[in-house]
Amino acid sequence: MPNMYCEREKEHLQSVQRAKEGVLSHTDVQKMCKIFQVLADSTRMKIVLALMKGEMCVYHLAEVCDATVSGVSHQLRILRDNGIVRTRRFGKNVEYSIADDHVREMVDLAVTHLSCVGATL
Amino acid sequence: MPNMYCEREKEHLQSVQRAKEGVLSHTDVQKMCKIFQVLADSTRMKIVLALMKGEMCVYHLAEVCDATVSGVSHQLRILRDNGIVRTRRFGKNVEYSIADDHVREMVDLAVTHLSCVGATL
DNA sequence: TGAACATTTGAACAACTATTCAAATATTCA
DNA sequence: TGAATATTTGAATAGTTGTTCAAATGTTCA
Repeated sequence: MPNMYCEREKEHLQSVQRAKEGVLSHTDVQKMCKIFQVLADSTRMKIVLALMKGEMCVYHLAEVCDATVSGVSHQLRILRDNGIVRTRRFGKNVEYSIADDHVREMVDLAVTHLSCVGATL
Repeated sequence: MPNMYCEREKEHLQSVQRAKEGVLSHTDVQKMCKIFQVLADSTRMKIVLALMKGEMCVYHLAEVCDATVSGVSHQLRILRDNGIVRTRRFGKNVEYSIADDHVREMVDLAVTHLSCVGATL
């Protein structure tokens, strides 16, 4: 059902064709979204920002993020399940750290974006 | 209420201090999250991926994204309100395009991330 | 102006998600 | 082993959000 009335049909068809050629499968798109979804919560973002400064246990993360230990633990599981953070037992504590450098880059880009357009948003 | 029993208290305190020094305000963190939130939906991601190939109207976007025109329009409003896409009237049509290069970079990074670790997630 | 096309909007519903509290599981050490 | 510390888990709830359908708004052109 092509839109026969769209005035820019010809110009669009090129874009449409390129878009359809390079199109990712629906599941691939969902996997991409997952990365953003995981970073789309402020508690999780605070956790990631904190861990970018160094390894920490749940208790200290809760302190930095101004959240409950339980809440932080729940969010850490999501970060862990999605390969964003890594865990390491050290005695009674569990040490959390950033697992993936792409995440650092994305967060840094978001900070840049914020300082560029943040004032106007 | 410092955790007096955490065995790595001293090491953590450095991380905690750095984290607290560079800490963003809660509203700034929320603004950062907003960017990720906007890209965290598969319909919106498909729209952005399509527009990265060229300008298009709502109808063609709906075709490429395999969604309804109304649904795409709703999501375009969110992208527009968050400075991700730009609009331009052209006769009866409204042409949408990517407004912000940071978004391109972030999406590209996510694609890279997907091809690196996507298989294992 | 009115008919046809193109896009947006609003309301309603269903699905998802973050948070909280209480309870369970690990780990260490006396 | 049992007490103390540290973290995780499950269930419940409240808030958010994407989709759908119908109706409204814009735009062009005869």
